[in-house]
Amino acid sequence: MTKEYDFAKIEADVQAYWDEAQSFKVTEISDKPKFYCLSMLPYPSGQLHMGHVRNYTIGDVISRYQRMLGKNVLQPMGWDAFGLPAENAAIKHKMPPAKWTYENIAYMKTQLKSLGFAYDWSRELATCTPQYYKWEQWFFTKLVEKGLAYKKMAEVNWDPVEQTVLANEQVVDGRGWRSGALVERKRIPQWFISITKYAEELLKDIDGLDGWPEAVRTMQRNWIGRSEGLEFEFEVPGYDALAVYTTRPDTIMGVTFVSVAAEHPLAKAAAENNPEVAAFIEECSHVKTTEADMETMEKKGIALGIEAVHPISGEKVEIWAANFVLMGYGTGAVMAVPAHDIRDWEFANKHNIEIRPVIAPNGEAHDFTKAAFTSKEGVVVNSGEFDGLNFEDAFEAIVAHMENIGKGKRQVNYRLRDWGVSRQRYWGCPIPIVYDEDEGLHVVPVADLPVTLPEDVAFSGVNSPIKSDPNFINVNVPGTDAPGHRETDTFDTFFESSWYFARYTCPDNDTAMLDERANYWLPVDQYVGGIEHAVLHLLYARFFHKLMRDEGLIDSDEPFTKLLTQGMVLKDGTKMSKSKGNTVDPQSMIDRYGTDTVRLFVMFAAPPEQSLEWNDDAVAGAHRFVRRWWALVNNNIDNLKSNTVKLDNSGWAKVEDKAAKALRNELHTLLKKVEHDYQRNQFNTVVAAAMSLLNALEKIDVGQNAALDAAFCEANMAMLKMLAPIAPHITHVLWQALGNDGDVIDAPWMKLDESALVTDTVTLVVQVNGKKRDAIEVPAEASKDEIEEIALATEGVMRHLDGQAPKKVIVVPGRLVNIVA
RNA sequence: GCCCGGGUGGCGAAAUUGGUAGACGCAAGGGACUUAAAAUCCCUCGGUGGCAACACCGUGCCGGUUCGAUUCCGGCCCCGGGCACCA
Repeated sequence: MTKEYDFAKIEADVQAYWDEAQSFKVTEISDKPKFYCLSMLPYPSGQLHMGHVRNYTIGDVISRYQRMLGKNVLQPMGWDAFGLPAENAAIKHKMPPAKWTYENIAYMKTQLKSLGFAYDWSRELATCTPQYYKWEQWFFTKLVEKGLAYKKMAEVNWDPVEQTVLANEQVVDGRGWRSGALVERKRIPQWFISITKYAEELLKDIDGLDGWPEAVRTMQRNWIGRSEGLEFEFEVPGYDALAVYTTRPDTIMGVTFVSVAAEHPLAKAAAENNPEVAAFIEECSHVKTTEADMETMEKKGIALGIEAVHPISGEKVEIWAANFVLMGYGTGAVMAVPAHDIRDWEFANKHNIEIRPVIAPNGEAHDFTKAAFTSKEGVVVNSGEFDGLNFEDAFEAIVAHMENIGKGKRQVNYRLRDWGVSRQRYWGCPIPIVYDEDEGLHVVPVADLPVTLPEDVAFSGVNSPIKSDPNFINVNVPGTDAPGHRETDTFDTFFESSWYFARYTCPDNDTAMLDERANYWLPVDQYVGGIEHAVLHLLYARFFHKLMRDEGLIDSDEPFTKLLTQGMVLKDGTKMSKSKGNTVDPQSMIDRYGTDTVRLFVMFAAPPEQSLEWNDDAVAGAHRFVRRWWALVNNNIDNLKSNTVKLDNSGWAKVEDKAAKALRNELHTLLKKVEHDYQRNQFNTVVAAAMSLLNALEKIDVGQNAALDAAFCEANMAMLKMLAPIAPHITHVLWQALGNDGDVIDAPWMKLDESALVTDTVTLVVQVNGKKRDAIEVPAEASKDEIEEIALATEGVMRHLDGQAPKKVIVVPGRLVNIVA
């Protein structure tokens, strides 16, 4: 051990040691309980940013802590390597996306290694390799065979100048990113996965995810968007019956018109002999579809000149086409009840349609000329046999009635749409489908997988190279000599990230997607990543997990038992980002202060889920702490190494030395706190506790008495253990320097000595009417009466009681005395 | 509009979930060492009044429950995030 704290050498040496000893390689053969800790894999963009550093440090701290608790810990790392940025970079740097991607992976891997993360690198995977995506392709063919993947027409962004499809990210202000041309909506056939068939289970199982942040669970519930209602039909003389969906069947007798989406078949039918309707439909098709525009869009509509027959009253009501009705939700048509729906009310007012109240408010009377009454707190009126019912009863009665007369049925709807997975981009996993000459589709059999994406391509950024590559496209229809052609679309990159957590358990298997090792490790015990993945990635991964379960590949129902969403890294109050120019390069910080200091600061500055304000001065402060710690051990190295009084927790009971007892009391009080904080992932206060302990240890007069030296030694060892997960390099070196056996990564977590928490005397706060007036030191075993007596005699109490007898005295043992005057 | 989070010193934050508000750190001020600087170490540090002992105020605002409220309840005000013509 050197006098000087040479972090660069220490960290390089320790990392080399871990590499050599394969310290973090794990197998499934173990008598310890397993713990699978996973951080969201990075996109290989070129270099790590502070967000990565924070994310991966949190995961690493949890992993190392769990290992010290005696778990068989798997912590893998890999690369989410397909995606659009590689295509952009390829154009800019004039190199194939594959080359750019692999170079980035190589560099970023050295960065991750320099941060000392305890990864099992033998399980590293990159999603752009055929070894990985082969199984994704195979799994897709299974979904096709089960009818869970299907093809249908869907809209894409079309650049009319470049004659190419654009990803959403390539559309800037409604224009193509390169051409600047106004983007058109175009319908082409695309692949979808039936996530809606799993909507109910995905929703229900959220209830069981009690290791997840409430915010994420709520977002997923909202995204799935379940609603219960009635689907029923209006007869439309001269046309097919018109199906509508409503969540308010109790208001059915208040229907005074029906509205349909502009794309609805009935609107199109009406347009054939009504030029005004045709013009309206045309107008709607040009309206911008961004959410911001939708919000402010004026509610417009036109009467179709067609009437519908109310299924209960038989009354005729007009059918309107309206721009606020969505073809994609429910049936694309709604019953309109202006009295009890805000949009319908506005629309009715504008077009002079009757507003017919059928719910009477429970409270004060409602003025229907001013607004709709949308609350469910009321009773049904003007509705014949249903009058007098409350919401629930009316809902049930009317649904039952409609089912009895055969005109409707109870219906559950979801906001969730099936997952469109086709991308017309190059840098992605090829969809393993071959079309015959009649465009009949055939899945590629497993023997012919993977369908390999050519990597050595000339890439201009306009069209995907494989779309014009005869070597890729031309192939026989599987199992025949008949000519066919390949699907040239690739998968959405969310496809790869939806199952990587499972593949880490058996990345070397080249005969199956997963094997029995998956059931050993899954589900992931702790998942760590950004809140921005709260819905899409985390929902798709949950969905995929259930699909894999139903394919018999794994047993569990959910992939991630606990989820930690780390906060953003801020600088000057806003998110660190290249565009704002306020980034701090992790590498420069590591070079200047060392990895341990960077990790320590990142853990100390804020709790993991909160945003973290970067502060260069505070990093220097963390570094000061590390240096002081190094100096303390260094200055007392001989005493610490030669300390012969090795007492376990039970042996300490006999020690009488006051200073030793005081130090142990402080140490074990801190240990209790540290343990609690590690368990709830509050690492900032773990570091704070370690800083307090260092402050205390620096005041100890070492070498004066054996008992105190032993306590000092105990505290130093405890300090190494409590910070080993956070600052793994310095603790590794100091652990060895103090003559301990083995590595600190495998040192068992320290045992709390409850007896050290007990003191002979306790300090109690003395309050008068809840305000602190004095403090007393009493024997720990003092009775309430004794405490009361001592408290009443204190100067502070006498002064405030002013000779009066107290009305009441509350004694909280070990805490305080409150005297009510 | 609806749904989640949050509002505590000059700043990042603590408070073992109803019991001493501000631990730990940063910044700032003062001092020691030094020819000097850096580094290091020591002291002060929520506000107001006071030489001081001490007193009053103080966890977004207003009210309530309680011996006691940053913590629980009711009503507001801000900030961050998510969703949103979803019938």
